[in-house]
Amino acid sequence: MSRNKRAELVERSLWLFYRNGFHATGMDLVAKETGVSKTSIYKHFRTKEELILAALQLRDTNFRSWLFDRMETLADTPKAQMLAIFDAIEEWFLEDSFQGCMFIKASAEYQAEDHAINQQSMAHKQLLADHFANLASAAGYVDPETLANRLMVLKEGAIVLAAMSHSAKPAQDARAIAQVLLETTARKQDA
Amino acid sequence: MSRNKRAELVERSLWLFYRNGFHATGMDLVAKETGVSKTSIYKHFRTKEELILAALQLRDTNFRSWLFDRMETLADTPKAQMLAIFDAIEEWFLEDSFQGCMFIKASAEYQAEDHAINQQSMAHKQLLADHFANLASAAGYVDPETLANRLMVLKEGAIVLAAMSHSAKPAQDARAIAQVLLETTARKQDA
DNA sequence: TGCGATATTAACAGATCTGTCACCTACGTA
DNA sequence: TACGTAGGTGACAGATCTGTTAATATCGCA
Repeated sequence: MSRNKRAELVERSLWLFYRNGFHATGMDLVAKETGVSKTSIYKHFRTKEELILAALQLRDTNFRSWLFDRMETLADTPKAQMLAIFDAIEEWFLEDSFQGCMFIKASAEYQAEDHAINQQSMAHKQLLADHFANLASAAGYVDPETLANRLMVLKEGAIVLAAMSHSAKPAQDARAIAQVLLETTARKQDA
Repeated sequence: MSRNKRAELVERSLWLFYRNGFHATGMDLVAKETGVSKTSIYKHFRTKEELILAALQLRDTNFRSWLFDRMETLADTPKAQMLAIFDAIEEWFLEDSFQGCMFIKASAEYQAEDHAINQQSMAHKQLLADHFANLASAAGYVDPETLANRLMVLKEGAIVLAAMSHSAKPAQDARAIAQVLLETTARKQDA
C-alpha cells in the first residue's frame, strides 16, 4: 500500500468514526467505504483499535494545525489570539461536517483511565492547553497554566453544547466569558 | 413485574450503560447483571433504545434532584447557589463512580439531531439551564437566560475535562470563572 | 518475459448483537 | 383444586462483530 493510499484509508476511517461513532462503525463498513479490502487493512493495522489510534493521531495533527493557523489569522497579539479561539470554533460549529469533538467522543466510548484511546485523547487536550499557556505567558499573565486550563473549560463546554444542540451559539457565550476572564486575570505589566 | 423490580431493572441498566457505554453494553449482559431474563426485559421494553430512554429519564430525575438539593444545602442566596453548582459537581467528580455526564455520552453515541436519545439528552440540559435561569432571575440579573447558558458552558466544560483527566480540578477552574462572571454581569439593582 | 511483493476477493471462524419463540414454573384468586 | 397471568429458561434466527485463511490478481522491476 502506497503512503498515499494508507493516508487516504486513515483519513476516510477518521470521518466514518467521527460521524458514526467508534463501536457503531464496523470494519466491514470501513472496508466498503474506503475501498480498501479488510484483509489489506488488517495487514497494516493489527486491530481496529490501532486504526482508531491512527485516525485520532491524524485528527490531532489536522485540528491543532487548523485551529492555531486560524487563531493567528484572526488576531495579532497573544491576548487577542486567545480570544480568537472562540471565533475559530464558531466557524467550526457552522460547518456542515461538525459533529462535536472527536476526542471527547473517543474517550466517552473508551473511558478507562489506562486505555490507549483515552490517553491519546487526553494528550491532544494537553497539547492544546500547552499552546494556550504559551500564549498566556507571551501576553504577560502571571499564571499562564491556570489561565490555559480555564480557557480549555470554556472551549470544551462550548463544543459539547454546540454538538448537542446543533447550534453555534455556545461559541459566543464562551467568547464573552473569555473576554471577561482575560480582562480580570492578573498580568505582570498591565497594559 | 412489580413496580419495584422494574425500577431496579432500570436503575441497574443505568449503571451498566453509564460505566460501559451504550453500544458496548449488550442486552445479554443487562439480563445477567440485573437478574432479569432477557425475555422479561423485552416484555416491558420493546427495544434496547426504549430501555436506554428509561434509564436516561431516571438519570435526569435523580441528577437534577441531587444537584438542586446540594446547591440549596451549600448556599443560601440565589447568587451563591449559582456558584455552588461548582462545589456540588466537584463533590461528584470525587466520587469513585464518576464517569462523566451520561447525557453527553449518550448524545455522543446517538448524535443524529432527530434521534430520541439525543433529544432527551438535550431536554435534560435545557431543564438545568431553566433552573439556573430562575436563580439568575431571582438574583436580579438583567439577562438571566444568557447567564444561565454561560453557566452551562462552564459546567459542561468542567465535566468533560474531569472525566477525561480523571481529576476534580476542572471544577475549581470553572468555579473561579463563574465567580468572575457573576461579579461582572449586569444586575438590576447592584448590591 | 518472469520474479517477488503486495492487494484483492470470498469465504470462513467464533463470538456477540438484538430480538423472538415455545415451554415451564410460581402464585394469587376463585 | 383449577385457572389465568406474569416471569423464567434456554434455544434459536438472522445479522453483525473482529479477525483470519487460501487462492487469485496486479504491479513494479529486472
